[in-house]
Amino acid sequence: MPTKNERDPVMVLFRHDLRLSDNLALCAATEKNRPIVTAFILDEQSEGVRPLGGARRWWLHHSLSALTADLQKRGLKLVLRRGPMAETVTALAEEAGASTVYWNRRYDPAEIAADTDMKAALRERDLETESFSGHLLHEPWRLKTGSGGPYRVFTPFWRALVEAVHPRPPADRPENLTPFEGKVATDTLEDWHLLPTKPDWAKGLRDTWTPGETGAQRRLTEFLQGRGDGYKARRDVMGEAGTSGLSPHLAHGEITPFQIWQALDGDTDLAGEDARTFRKEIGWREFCWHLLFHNPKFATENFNRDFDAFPWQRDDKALRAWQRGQTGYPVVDAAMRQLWQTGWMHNRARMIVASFLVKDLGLHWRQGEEWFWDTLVDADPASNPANWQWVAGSGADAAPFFRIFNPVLQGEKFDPKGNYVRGFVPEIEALPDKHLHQPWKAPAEMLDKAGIKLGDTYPRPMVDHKAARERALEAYKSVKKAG
DNA sequence: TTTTGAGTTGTTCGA
DNA sequence: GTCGAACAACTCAAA
Repeated sequence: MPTKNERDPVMVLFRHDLRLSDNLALCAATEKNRPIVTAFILDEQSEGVRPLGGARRWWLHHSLSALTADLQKRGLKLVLRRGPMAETVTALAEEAGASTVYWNRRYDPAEIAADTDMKAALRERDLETESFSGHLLHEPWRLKTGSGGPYRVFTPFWRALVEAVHPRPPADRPENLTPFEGKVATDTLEDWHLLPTKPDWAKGLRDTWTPGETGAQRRLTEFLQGRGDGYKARRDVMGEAGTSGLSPHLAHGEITPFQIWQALDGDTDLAGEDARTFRKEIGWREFCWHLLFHNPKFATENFNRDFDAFPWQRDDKALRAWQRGQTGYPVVDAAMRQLWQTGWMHNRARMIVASFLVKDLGLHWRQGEEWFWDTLVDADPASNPANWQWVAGSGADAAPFFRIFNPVLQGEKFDPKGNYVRGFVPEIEALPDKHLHQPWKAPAEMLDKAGIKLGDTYPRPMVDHKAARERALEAYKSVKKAG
């Protein structure tokens, strides 16, 4: 049993909280007035933990690099370790002689289990531990319906949350951190090979994003001062920067919902309905985490078990056409290419391509969920499955099955000037607006003039939407009967 | 326990 | 071009 000493270092873990401000674990460590060991643990080995997708690995590399620099300015080193959470942290604590370990809580079921193990292992060795909030406005186990169960419908969930919870004010960035002067081994970021090499597909990501706390704060400020005006309507226009773009920063904990909440209370361009709508989006994130907490297999199993009988198709060629943005439906292709190029997709576009995969192509929502998991910089274990299931109809509070997005109508409605399609599908940019969303209906001479050869320079539609819609409705009927 | 009101984001058809 | 109704009943949450 180690002897505790007043000067034993305090260890602070970083995981999905790559920030210094509103970091309660770091604040608590500072208050101890003892040397601080900061460590990031990459755990892809604890049971059930889902390895990060490629886009998030890219982001993680740069976010860790930013965090390392921020800590360095305050004299602290970030120790990098890789391995199962409990064993890795226990070993590091011992090497550093730490008698206290603090962390901010995680909410993925497998990560909760890993952290529970870690806590037990540390306490067994007589270390002091404490965990803190930060990732979510509310603890998913706390909010219950009148009859004691978890909420399954968003609106009552949100009402209860808004009424019940006054989010705490965010904590300031701690000053005067006492660095740990001892020596412990650390991996280097390069050791982890988080960046793509062969090929390097990250150029579009580099051009689009600034991972790290500074980038997150800048994005929030820009959004609240100018870009956020008219949010409620503008957020649906795919060719405009009408959304906050905060999702990857939130996913990595470079900013907290508490900080966003407080910023919305201040002087911003987001007023009235705009502000309420944006807060609601934060609420959806909370709701998804709440659902995942109560349904640990949300990412792989139908929330509504009736859908276990659904006759999903298997068609790898069709899946690949969807992934590559070669479906022949311009708005779908623009969206899939935006995802591939920038690691992100506009919210409305996500619904359109999801509806297309699940309903027009009849492929399982899990195949879409997996692709998004790998390609999205904001891939989130709660929101990703919840929203895929929502579109598929198997999820909580799901869209009725007869809501099948028409990719042409959606394009005309939410990309009326064609900025979005032209930005990502340049081979048809010369088409006039009227035919941009359905090139196959354009007269031959117009296609000629625009330099388009259907089936050659741009694909013909891979399915006929009307017929596909009928097939989807039939398939859903068969589930209904079975259920 | 029973009842009642309501439920993110849509599309198509026919007047 | 625009508008309202139908789509198909179902489950949840709260009174």
